[in-house]
Amino acid sequence: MHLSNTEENYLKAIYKIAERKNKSASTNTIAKYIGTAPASVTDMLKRLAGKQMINYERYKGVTLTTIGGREATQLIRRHRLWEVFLASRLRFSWEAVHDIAEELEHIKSEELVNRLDAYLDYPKFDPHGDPIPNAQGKFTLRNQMSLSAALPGNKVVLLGVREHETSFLEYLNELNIGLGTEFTIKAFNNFDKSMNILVDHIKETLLSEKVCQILLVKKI
Amino acid sequence: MHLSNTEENYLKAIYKIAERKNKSASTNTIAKYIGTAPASVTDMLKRLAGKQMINYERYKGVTLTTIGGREATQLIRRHRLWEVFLASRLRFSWEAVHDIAEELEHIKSEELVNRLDAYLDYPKFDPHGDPIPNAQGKFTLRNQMSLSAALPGNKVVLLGVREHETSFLEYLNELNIGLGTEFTIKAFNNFDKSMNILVDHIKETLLSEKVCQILLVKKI
DNA sequence: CAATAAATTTAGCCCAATCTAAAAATAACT
DNA sequence: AGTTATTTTTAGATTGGGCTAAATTTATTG
Repeated sequence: MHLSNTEENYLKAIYKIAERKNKSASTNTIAKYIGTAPASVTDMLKRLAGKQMINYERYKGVTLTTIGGREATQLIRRHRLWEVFLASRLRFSWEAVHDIAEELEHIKSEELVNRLDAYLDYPKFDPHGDPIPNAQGKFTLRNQMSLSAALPGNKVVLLGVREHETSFLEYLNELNIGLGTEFTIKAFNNFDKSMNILVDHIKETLLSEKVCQILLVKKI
Repeated sequence: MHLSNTEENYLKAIYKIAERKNKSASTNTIAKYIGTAPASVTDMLKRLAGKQMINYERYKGVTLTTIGGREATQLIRRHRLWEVFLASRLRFSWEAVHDIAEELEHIKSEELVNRLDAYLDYPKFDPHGDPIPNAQGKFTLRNQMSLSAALPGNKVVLLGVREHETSFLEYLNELNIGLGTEFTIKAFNNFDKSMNILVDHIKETLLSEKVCQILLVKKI
């Protein structure tokens, strides 16, 4: 089944919305995510339903069908593999890879993505710590938690970030925080839920509640 | 100036047509090259003229402007660099790289193409032996001639092919002919302009006039 | 050089993907 | 439960890129 770039982007959006909001994606949510008018979304949903990619019923929100879900997963696979290529081979920084990968992910060649995967040595995580589905669509799971769930005294290592916004990643760069960085939690401030942490056993830093929720860590 | 993928393809077509037929490209020639109806070409030419990419006058054929030529050259640069990546890094065969590079060439990022160029070690020729323009749009020239211009007794090495058709490249594969292959011309057959050649000092082969014209060689 | 052929453009239509404005269905509140 | 607010869909228009058929311009040739 041939899908246009736009159709692929809608499937990815529905996948990601359903992933966090769990289960069904509404017209308005999709419109906000994609950045189009709700009316445009309705049109597209009808088209995608016609292609058996989603289950659509007027006014009810949508879910991905089995094949729609597979398409979305493959798109995420392509996106994240290209991100690894850009970061590890072309030395792009983690805040630069997303936008370019948005274009690269639409290149239509099964062979290409599988050869790229082999060339990169079958990476399991992308430069933001997000898991890369394998050719069968299976994600690698691992133990991780939000930094906000850590307690004073804990030592943790950064595994991933839930936010890919350029300005946010640049902010982390300034704090010398990247994947693999180790933290020691010094104190938790109850009034605003911020945390005092020691970055790489050197620099003391204050992280807001919002930032703590975005950072994904593992105890060490 | 933003150009759509389609607009870029028209500029490349005009560039390539003008390159061989020298100077001006006609509506019909472009239509045949792109594979669309002449009426569609006329529409597009008006659009490209509006963007200052071509010099267009009704019924007169078109030429690229300075900026149009630069766009076309950059597109060729991107195409050929991706071909090198696909062949040298992902081990795609020379007949497979063209179609995938047709998609990759439209990824819009100056930074990407320049980093790719550096990563590949600034290659000067693509897997078919075509020259790759540098960031300034300059092509590397080299002494080469059509195999049909070689004379009996000459020893030559294959530098490039003028035809990228998959079936043609597969035909060369069967004959064990690739870039770098050495030939000795044994005989020239005047009645049909075919040639008897010795491939890699081992296998005697007959090449038709058409094939000889496509192969680009250098005396050794 | 007039008639015919070939190339090119115009006119009018279609589809994908978007929009705004208005209508209809669902949800929320007093 | 009835009214209001929100969400979603319909209706109608637009733009890019394409089509066919007809008209027009340029080229060819007897």
